[in-house]
Amino acid sequence: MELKLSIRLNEKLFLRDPESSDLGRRILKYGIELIHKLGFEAFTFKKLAEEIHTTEASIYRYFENKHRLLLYIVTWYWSYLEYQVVFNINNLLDSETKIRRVLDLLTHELDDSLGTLDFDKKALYYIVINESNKAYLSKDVDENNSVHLFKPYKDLCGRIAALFSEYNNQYLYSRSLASTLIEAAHLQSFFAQHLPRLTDVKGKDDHQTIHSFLEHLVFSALK
Amino acid sequence: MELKLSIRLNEKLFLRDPESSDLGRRILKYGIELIHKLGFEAFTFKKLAEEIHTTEASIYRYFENKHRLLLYIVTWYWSYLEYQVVFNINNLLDSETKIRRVLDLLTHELDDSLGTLDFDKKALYYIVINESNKAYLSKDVDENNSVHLFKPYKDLCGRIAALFSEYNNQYLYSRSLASTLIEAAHLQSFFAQHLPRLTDVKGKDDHQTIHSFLEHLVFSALK
DNA sequence: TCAATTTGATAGTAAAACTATCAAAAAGTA
DNA sequence: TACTTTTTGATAGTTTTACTATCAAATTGA
Repeated sequence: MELKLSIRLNEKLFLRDPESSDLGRRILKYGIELIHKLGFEAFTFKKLAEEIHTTEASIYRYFENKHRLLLYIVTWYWSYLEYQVVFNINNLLDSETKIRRVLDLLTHELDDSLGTLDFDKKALYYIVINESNKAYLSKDVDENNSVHLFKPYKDLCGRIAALFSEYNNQYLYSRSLASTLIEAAHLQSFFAQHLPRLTDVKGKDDHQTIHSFLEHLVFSALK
Repeated sequence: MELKLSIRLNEKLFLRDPESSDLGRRILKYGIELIHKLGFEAFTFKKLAEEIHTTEASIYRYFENKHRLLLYIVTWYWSYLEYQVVFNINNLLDSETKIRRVLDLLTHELDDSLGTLDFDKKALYYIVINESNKAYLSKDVDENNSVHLFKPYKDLCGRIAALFSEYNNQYLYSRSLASTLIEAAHLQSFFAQHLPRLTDVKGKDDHQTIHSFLEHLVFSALK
């Protein structure tokens, strides 16, 4: 079985749908690689244009600016992750098992067993860890929010929060716990790699410790 | 009793010590206000220069670039917060009480009862919440780290982690819990203000709910 | 009061972040 | 196939950002 998964994102994210053309898809694919390589601050449309043998102007036809491209990429990630959550907990009966499954998903890079992802998963995971906060920590968060650009993130968070409430419907902070969990999963990985004194995780690939830490945190809080 | 508190920061943070001159202090004071007002991305040295009736070139004599200025500001905050932690838990005997005291400090804007702060505390708190992540989420994190620019953050985190270990020396994730806690305190406040579906906190001034959430989280994990 | 340091004023450069125009190429349609 | 629309490439241009350099004036400091 070979599936090509396509996620339809909010049209406000782009000027022209990047999934609709070859150039658009190259912008996404090599945009991910180049942001990974240079970091978001040093990344420019001009450099990307050179990389994919097109022009700056052509890229601007797809995305208003590089911040929108970043938002597109992380939004795609959130949407895909929500899909993975739904798929992975489907048919599971026990709340605890479901939560553990979600923790697996949060602490590992994307699995594409469900379809073909034609871009670098490691690079995407790097972007989520290193740059995703910048997608909402900006002055235009309210404006972006008003046109629903963060809906996928909220949906993901809402779904995880719902699992917490299912596990313990007395717990008062399901949403806060869900968002804290998502962010902590990424941040602990970043700290392990760059600022090790801020964490007990032992290296960037120590998914196990992150998982154990978060698992203990969540189930302690919910019990 | 009137004290003027001065915190000596790593010299690599600046080209010329901003605490050593009137112009330097104005750069800090109005820099904080302007970053608060415009957001870090839209903030420039040119705009700051106009604001304080000096020139761009003069500001560049103090700070290599605006990123360094941001790093200076948040580093100052971390240092001051660590000082507040030490001061506030001094003479307390009970670990649990100490931890609660730290939670108070983390969820409220700075208290200057111990000295005079000649800048806008609310603006500084805004910067910490909205921009502080950008101080380390950058490509030069390793380079900055190698010259100890994040030491104050690590020290703060280490001190909080030590309290956790003191409370329960069997707990395996004191450092991770400490960094998660610091970040969550800020992020929950941001979400309450801008993306309310991501939190159970009810508004930007709902320090009480953030406190309760974190308190429950920490003591559940440590018990 | 002389010397050293700091600041202001001005000017300039390179790159980033766009926008505009028009012809060539490609795609869609009849 | 031929024609029409859409997309892309090539080029050029503007404004802003992020700096650096120079030199005289002002301030400070011994």
